[in-house]
Amino acid sequence: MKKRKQVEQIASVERQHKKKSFHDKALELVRRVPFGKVTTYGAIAEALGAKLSARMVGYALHSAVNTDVPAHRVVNRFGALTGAIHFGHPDRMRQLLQAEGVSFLADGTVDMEKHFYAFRKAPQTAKRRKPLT
DNA sequence: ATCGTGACTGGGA
DNA sequence: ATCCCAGCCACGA
Repeated sequence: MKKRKQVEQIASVERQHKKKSFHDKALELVRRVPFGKVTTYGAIAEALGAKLSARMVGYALHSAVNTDVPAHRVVNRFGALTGAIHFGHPDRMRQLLQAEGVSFLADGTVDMEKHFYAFRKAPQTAKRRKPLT
């Protein structure tokens, strides 16, 4: 559906006009994730006040490899290393985490119970979905 | 300039 | 339970 795309584009332009780069802010937050801890795309997006932009966070990190940003500490909400494919070798990301003492579960995901790092931003429990029906 | 899509996520059907 | 959709931002074609 094109309408959806158009709406997104318009929103994007407006955001850029009034705010600073979401991209840069996201990377800044990632830098705050402590050694041995991991966070999620959604957590970062939420901390930035745009919890629906989780996807964008990953995109931002894409251009952050080979920088001081610890991109390997960002996993998806389940603790899966979805960004591993961007680390050259499929196991690279996991190795980086293990080198920091991060433990994994049997299914290969990060043990979020132990290592999840939450940002100070208060969690918003308000619903964001449209009412519908 | 427009259009599609992505390292996501939660809610609806 | 599974599958689909909508919403955010940035960037390449």
